[in-house]
Amino acid sequence: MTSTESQRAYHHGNLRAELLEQAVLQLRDTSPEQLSLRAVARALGVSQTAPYRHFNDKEALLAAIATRGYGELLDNLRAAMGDTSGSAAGQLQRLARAYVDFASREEQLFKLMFGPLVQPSARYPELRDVSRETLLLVQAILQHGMERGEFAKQDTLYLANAAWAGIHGVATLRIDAPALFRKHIDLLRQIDVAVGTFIAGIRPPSVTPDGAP
Amino acid sequence: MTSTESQRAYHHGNLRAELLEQAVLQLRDTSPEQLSLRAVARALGVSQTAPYRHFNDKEALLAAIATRGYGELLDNLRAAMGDTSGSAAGQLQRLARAYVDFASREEQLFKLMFGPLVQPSARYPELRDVSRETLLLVQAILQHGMERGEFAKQDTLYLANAAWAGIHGVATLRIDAPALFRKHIDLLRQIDVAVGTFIAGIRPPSVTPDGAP
DNA sequence: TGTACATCAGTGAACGCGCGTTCACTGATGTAC
DNA sequence: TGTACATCAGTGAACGCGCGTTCACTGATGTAC
Repeated sequence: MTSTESQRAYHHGNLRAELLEQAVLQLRDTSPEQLSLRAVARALGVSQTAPYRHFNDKEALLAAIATRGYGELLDNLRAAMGDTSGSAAGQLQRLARAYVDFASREEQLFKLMFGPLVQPSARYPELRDVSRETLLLVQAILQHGMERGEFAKQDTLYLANAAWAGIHGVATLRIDAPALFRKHIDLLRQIDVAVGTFIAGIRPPSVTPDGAP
Repeated sequence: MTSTESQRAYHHGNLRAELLEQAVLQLRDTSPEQLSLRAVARALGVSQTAPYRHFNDKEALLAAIATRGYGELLDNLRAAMGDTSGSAAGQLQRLARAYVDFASREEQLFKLMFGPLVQPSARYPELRDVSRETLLLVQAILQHGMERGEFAKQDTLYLANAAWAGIHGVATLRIDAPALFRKHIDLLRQIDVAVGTFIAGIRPPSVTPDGAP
């Protein structure tokens, strides 16, 4: 009994899930700020107060959406990384592509996740946990690369932040400064340049040690 | 006849400038989305329709603010860079610090400048020009470094974008993911690591050429 | 220097809007016996 | 298998809110002669 159509019954049965789905859908052409509870309910053919059976308030709905968004993002990132047998550099490259790709596909959702509307806090522990994992993923790659001798050993946290910032920056600028960043730019190449430069910057001295003190 | 106090006269004389100033002030604790024309007018002790003598609509005011913001940012960046006699690496380092510093001091203004509310477009040519200069500044530094032999010669545009993305990423994450990015992080050190890694990644082979093809 | 008049830069009342949220309600469902 | 009743998940009317913007207006200023 899949419900492709909007329901007719008084008891809808699946409203919570459909509210989330519809909200994500509306985030395609609406910013998180102007996403309206009423509009979501309307689109589902349900009274405007029905959502309040499932969410305390608008913020709670937004938090649920953001949590879901992080889940999706993490799934994408993990799938892109593959298993740990490959090179760390390749993993980072693929993670970056998946990250930017997600941000491009779901601009507004991405903005919600990293925006001020719902801050991952004690109030939404699930959201906090899942958002933290993004950074951990990047850290893991770097750690992995250091253990393999692929990267020089350095402070993982600061390095992971730097890598993440580079990737996040590409994703954000593409959205927020399209006039400057989208014109004449091949996105994939841009990602590769950014990540490639980063990786080149943390290569160990390796076979050709230079004489620096 | 400086006007430290709000005016009393019917003809205010300086309203346009004061509207901008007050708006920027309100952006200290208000997001651009919820910045209200009425509130700005109220704070200036002026009727809520007075702003319409000076701006066509809210968007025009926001565009003017954003333009002003870019002007400030550029001033800061240029001042930080100093003259062109120093090393390009040092210039980039200082530019990054000034950039992140500006974003930290004026979070909401920064968001407005890079947000979707006012896109630098044909509609606001002045805004478009001044926003373009940010990228040009980064490009100039890289170009300078390449000419000095400090950096390996590469595609300046993609490289400048990568550098800019890294810097912009640090600035944005600090604002947007404070729980992950602000805790236990020394911001200055974080900037230095990010920029330092980038610079290390574009160093020319120099005195110790490796045998790569 | 004085006067007539155009223009500029304010005022204040009013409009319509969509929103989040509350409230008392009611129809449908599940459970105990 | 049937009935009584609690609970769950909806409804629809209504609230107050602040907003952007319009309108006809008016007081102040600048200019021509």
